[in-house]
This record gives sequence, structure tokens and C-alpha cells, in this order.
Amino acid sequence: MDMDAFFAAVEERRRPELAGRPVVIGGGGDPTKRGVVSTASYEARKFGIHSALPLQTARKLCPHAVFLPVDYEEYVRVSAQIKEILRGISPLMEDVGIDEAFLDISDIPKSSEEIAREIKEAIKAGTGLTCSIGIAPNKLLAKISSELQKPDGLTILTPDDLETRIWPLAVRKLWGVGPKTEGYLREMAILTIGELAGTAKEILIEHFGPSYGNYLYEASRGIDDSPLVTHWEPKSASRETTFQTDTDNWQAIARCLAELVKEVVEDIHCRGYKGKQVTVKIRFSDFQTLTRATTLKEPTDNLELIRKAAFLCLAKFELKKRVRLVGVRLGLIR
DNA sequence: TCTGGGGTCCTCTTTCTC
DNA sequence: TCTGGAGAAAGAGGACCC
Repeated sequence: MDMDAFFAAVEERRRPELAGRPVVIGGGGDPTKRGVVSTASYEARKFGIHSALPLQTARKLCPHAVFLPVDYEEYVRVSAQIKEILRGISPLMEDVGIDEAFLDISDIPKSSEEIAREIKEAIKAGTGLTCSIGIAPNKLLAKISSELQKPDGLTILTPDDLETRIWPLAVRKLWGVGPKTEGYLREMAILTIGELAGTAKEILIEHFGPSYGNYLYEASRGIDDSPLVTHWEPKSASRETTFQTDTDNWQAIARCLAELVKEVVEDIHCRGYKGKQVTVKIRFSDFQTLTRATTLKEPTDNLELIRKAAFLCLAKFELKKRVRLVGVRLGLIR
């Protein structure tokens, strides 16, 4: 289950006058400032606006779009409501971020289509929002099918559909294939999932290593036996900020880092975790991104200790270029 | 000229420990 | 005391996801 243009849909629900207008959610909502698009409404997508596009570029593509800030707390609230509805249909639910989930419906004595309609109706009734659903023998194929008929889609895929409906798709549609891998594959003249499936396993392993090579080989054939993960523990917590303008002011960088450390420590403290590895991240004006890490003797949620460790990391950088972003991450232990 | 923020996982290299 | 090797842990970077 994948919500349709989730952030934009939540905003349109709050402000019905936005319906039918191009709506772009991202950053602080000011398209003259730094930030990227989180979600574009389908209306905005017609102008070529999509997730991860710089807001300033989106504004050039569609100056009359409505630009709104990300109201994460509100989306989390609506998301929790949706997840409750889903858990009511099958408790075997895997959360995949804020607007997606996998449901194991193997043991529900109804047809796939019946269950899917039930989910769509329940979400519509409970939240007023639409979603797209893909039903397939495994998570990999369900994920791809959920995107075949967006928005408000319902796609049921059987193993027989692999060659006709999946193989013609671009490799980029495969979960785990991003822009880099797409580029490598294009150089190998592999453009579709079918062409990937027609590539010898040895060739893929040679190019991508045993782990990822094997994954590509199996995924292109629709093979995925990964289980649903219904519960997991976070492994890290982090905060990072991009400056509105790049800075070489060490004081400003240090002040920012101290604030980020405070936020992340408060976060782990109230969630009941302790940190052991402290990593500081610096992105320079040329987008070069470096990290420096240190490991504490004991896991802790003590602000002073973690701040000291973070400043130790900061001291390891040669700050010769202007700094664009500062971040801090804590490796966690319960 | 532009490129967020919160994560996970993998790989490679270096360092530590036995 | 020196030396080497194996394996774990730490550190760094990169790709990917939502």
C-alpha cells in the first residue's frame, strides 16, 4: 500500500481550496530558499516537478504553484491513523516509512481484490485520502505493482505476469536500483528488467560484486523471499542542517553542531536509547561530503560526553572550504 | 546554478587484539 | 621479546530508500 502524493494530499485535505492547483511541499515552503521538493501534487507533476528537485528549480518550472512547508508532525499523525487501519485488516504489517506498508494477506479467507477494495475504502473513509495497492506473491513484486497504476490504483500480479508486465519496465523501477546502478547498466546496454533477467549471473557478479550481483539477478526474475519485518530497533539517530548560505565562520559551525547534538541527545534520551559511536558530517560548498567518527568507552545519553566527542570529531576536519552542511549521528544501543 | 533530512546496508581499509 | 596472522572492531565513503 502506497499513499498517493501523501504530503500534498494531507495539505489539500486541510485546505480544500488547494484542490486542482499545483501544490509543492518542501523545505520551509519558500521556493527562493534552499531546500528540495518532498512531494508534488499530480497537478504539479505535469510541470515536471518531482521529489528531490531543488525548490528553486521547481519555482522556475511552475512559478504559480502553491509552495508549502513540510509539516512532518501532521503527516506522522495521519500516517499512524492509516497504519492502525491496516493493522486492523492484517496484523502482519511492515512499516515502510511514512506513506507505505506491506501487508501479509495470505491467511485472510477472501479474494485479493476484495481485501484491496476493503483497504482502499477503509483508508478513504478514515482519512479522506486515496492510496495505490499492489498485490503479488512477494514484497518486491508487490512494490512494483503498487506503482503501475497510480494514483488510486489497484494492481494484482501473478507469477505469469512477470514477462509481460514487469520485464518491459526500466531497470530503475526495480527496488534497489538507483541512478548510479541505472547508469552502469545503461553502459552495459541493459535498459529493461527483462534485459537484466537475460544477463548471466556471472556477468552481474563480476560488475556488481557477489551480494548486489546476486540480488539483481534474482530481483529481475521476480525472486524475493524476504520476510515481513513487523518490529525493529533503530540503529542510529541523527540531525543535520544545511546553512542558508555557505559559511567559513567556525563559531557559527560550532554553535550549529552544539545545537544538533542537543536535539539528537534529547531525542534518544526520551526514546530510551544510548549512543556509542558519534559521527560528525561536513559538506563543503563544492558538495564534497566527509565524516569523522569516534567511539565512546560506554554507551551514554549524557549531553556533555556526546558533545565533547562531537567536537573531537569536528577538530579532525580541515575547514579550508566554506561549509554548506553540518550533521551529527549517534550509533544506538538500547 | 542547483543538489533536504532521516534513515539502512554494504564495502573497503585501517587499527586493535589475541 | 619479536613477529606474523587471523578476525573483530572501528572508520570512511557510497548507494539507496522514503
